[in-house]
Amino acid sequence: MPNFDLQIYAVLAQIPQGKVTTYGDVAKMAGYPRHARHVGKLLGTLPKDSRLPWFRVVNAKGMISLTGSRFTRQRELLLDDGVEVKENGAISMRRYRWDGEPA
DNA sequence: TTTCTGACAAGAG
DNA sequence: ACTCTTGCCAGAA
Repeated sequence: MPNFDLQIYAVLAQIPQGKVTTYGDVAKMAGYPRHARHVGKLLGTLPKDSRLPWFRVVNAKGMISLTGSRFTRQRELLLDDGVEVKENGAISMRRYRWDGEPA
């Protein structure tokens, strides 16, 4: 298991409930800037029953990057999390962006 | 080894 | 605000 994978998981686990962050930021906070795409690929491999808050990660535009049923799932989870998500998957980063501070 | 592919991002029109 | 292009980098083919 590559070290950066573990770092990414570590960062992921710290995202507070009700907040979101971006692929790029997760990569940066994990100590591997410019690896945003890898973060997404890694999240895609997470087991369905994973306890990690993968759904709190969206793209730099503040949009859910998934499609179809996956999109719906992430949106539901975020709504349950207390995050306002428009029908098109848009989120107000100004309000929900995680600054990196622990919960 | 070269090429292609992403749950991406930043910059230029 | 929006579309397009270029840069990115680890895996898979």
